[in-house]
Amino acid sequence: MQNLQHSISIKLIELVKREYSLDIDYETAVLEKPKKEEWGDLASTVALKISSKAGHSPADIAKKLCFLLNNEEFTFTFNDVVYPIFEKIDFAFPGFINFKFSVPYLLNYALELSSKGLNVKDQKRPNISLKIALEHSNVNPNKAAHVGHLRNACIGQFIERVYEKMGHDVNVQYYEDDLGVQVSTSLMGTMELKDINPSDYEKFDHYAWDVYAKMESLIVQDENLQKKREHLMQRLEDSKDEISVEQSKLADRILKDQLVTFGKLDFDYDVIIREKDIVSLGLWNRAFEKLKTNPNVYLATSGPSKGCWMINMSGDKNEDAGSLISDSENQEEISVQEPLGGGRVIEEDKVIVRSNGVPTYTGKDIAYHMWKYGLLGLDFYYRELDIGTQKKILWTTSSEESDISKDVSFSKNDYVIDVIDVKQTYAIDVVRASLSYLGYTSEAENMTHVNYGFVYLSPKTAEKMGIDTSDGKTQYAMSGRKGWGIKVDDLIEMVDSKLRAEYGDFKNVNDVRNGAIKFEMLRYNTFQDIVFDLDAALSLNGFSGPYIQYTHARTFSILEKGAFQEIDFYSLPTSLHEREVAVLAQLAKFSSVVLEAAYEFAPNNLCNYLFELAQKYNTFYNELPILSSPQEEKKVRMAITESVKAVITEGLFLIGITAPNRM
RNA sequence: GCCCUCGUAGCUCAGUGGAUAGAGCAGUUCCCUUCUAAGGAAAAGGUCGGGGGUUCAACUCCCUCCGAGGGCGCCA
Repeated sequence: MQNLQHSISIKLIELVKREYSLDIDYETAVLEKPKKEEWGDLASTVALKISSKAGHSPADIAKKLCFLLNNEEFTFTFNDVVYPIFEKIDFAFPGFINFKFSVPYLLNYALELSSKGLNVKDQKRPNISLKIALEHSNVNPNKAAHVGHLRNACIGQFIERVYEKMGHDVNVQYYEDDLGVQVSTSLMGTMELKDINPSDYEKFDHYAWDVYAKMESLIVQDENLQKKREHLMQRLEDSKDEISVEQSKLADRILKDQLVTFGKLDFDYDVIIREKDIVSLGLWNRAFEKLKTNPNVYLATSGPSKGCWMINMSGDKNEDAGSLISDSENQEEISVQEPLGGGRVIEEDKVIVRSNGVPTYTGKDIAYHMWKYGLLGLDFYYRELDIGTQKKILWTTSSEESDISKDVSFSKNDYVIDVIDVKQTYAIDVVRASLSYLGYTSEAENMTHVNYGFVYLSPKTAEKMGIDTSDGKTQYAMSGRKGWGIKVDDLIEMVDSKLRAEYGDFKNVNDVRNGAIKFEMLRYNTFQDIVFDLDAALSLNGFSGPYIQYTHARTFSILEKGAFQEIDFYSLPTSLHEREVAVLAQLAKFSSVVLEAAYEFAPNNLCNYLFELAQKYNTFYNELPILSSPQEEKKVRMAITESVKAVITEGLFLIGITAPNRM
């Protein structure tokens, strides 16, 4: 499919050059999908684009190019017989060139999809298998996952699966932020709040959810508690400190429960990266040594950030960026410099080390990213973490030398993808800027921030969660600190009970529930904020996962009743019913949709595609008999059914959803 | 103050310079003695926030105004 489109574009460039002596770029000749299927399967607007330069009307050019294209041999071979690829290539006013696939081509394509599966190659990096570090989920180990985290995980899993499909080696990293303010608050809460008890909760992470919100509300209004927390936070940095050991146990317990939740929804991870290990194994120090000597990193000697190590983010980049000054005896002199440009507004710059000497999250994130690319010359120790929640082997970083594993490493990646919400764009930019300051420009470029939009609650849903909605806002932000949000476990519970209420207790309820939840998370434009409404999320009809799953179950049921038979291409009817053609044409788009969704990090494109496919199949199904139709028609209809089943199964898999045979 | 995103049918959203702007939900009317009705069909629903501009062609690009949300923490 991709190769075909490519060769047509090349041919168009050639013809335009020959007929009109014009050199056009590839972009001008690239084919698009016509808006309406009756116009064709592919279209070119090249005539419209070149008409003024060529000095002819678009219609004349289109007519001429059509004539020439019709004289070209666009064919494929099946069982040693040559067939035309196109049924027709014609022009349409004001100057479109429309290509319509032939029946044999469409059927052959559909048959290949069901027999061989989807075949997509990464055309941007042909024949290269990249090692990709994909960071997603990253729930802080101090609370249960909520629907915001869920959107993150769903997008992450799509990227994992689609990039694996394109032939890359993706390792999924779950970053555990087990240092800093949030976990300190939670640790204090478990020690001080005697009225909240784990035994009152089904899951420990739910207990932690309440503890965190309660403790935060107390700290906000009490300076002594704030000081206490800061002291605690400093002690956590030393992994040998008994309080730090205690905190690690707490984080482990919460992490385990989070993984149980994600396990229910079939999310898999390769490694848990613990922030604490970044510090205790010296990764942070190694990174800081490099940063300190860089002209864009400085110790603030005045202003509100006095005593902090800052990184230049004001746009006024220092020219010496990239020169690595190592082992310099003058290190102190170089590093303790005045902010660049004298009167620059240093408030725009980013603190990477607090005045008390504790690095910020962003600081450690720089070290983490340098490690991802193998730029620190250091690696973690790893040990297996088997808690029975996933299919892949799960590793966790470790500081214990006894956990050294020679066989496994998640460092030295070629490419880095971070699924992190849009609000953290600035922090990610700091990491990227740091890499380029240090001279790692290609690493900075190979780092992609998939910045998905925030998940808000609709007023109705917010009210249900006990949030005060008297201010009449159109959306309400979830907040761990305030304890506002819909926990993933609770959402699962709600969808399960709705399914059971409507359809009884059936075998594949987990598949359908996951389909409903994941599809809901992925059906919107990734970069846009979504306003989550419980009633809409619980919908099992229309543009939803279960609708597509249901269509799949329907194909299974038909295939079960009538055996699939070889199609004799010689005896194919010259034209098929329009409902059959509509399904076949939709099937033919599969690989290009998948590729586009992958490059744009846009799983919603795939959601739309699968929904349309299911719609077209259902229309076909309702209008035409399959099992009771005459022999030759039956063969074609069974082949279509077989192919739809294969494409739905594979397409749903890419968005993390299973396709049960019965519903 | 500086920067970013959004505004399309009653609601939730597609539509990445091209042809008559499309779905789902809600509401109306039909279709199960026939392959899974979690389905299908039909009708209805629009000043693409307002105003300028660029272009053969603008929902799409640029400017401006109005409205909504977000970022610029020694939070992450």
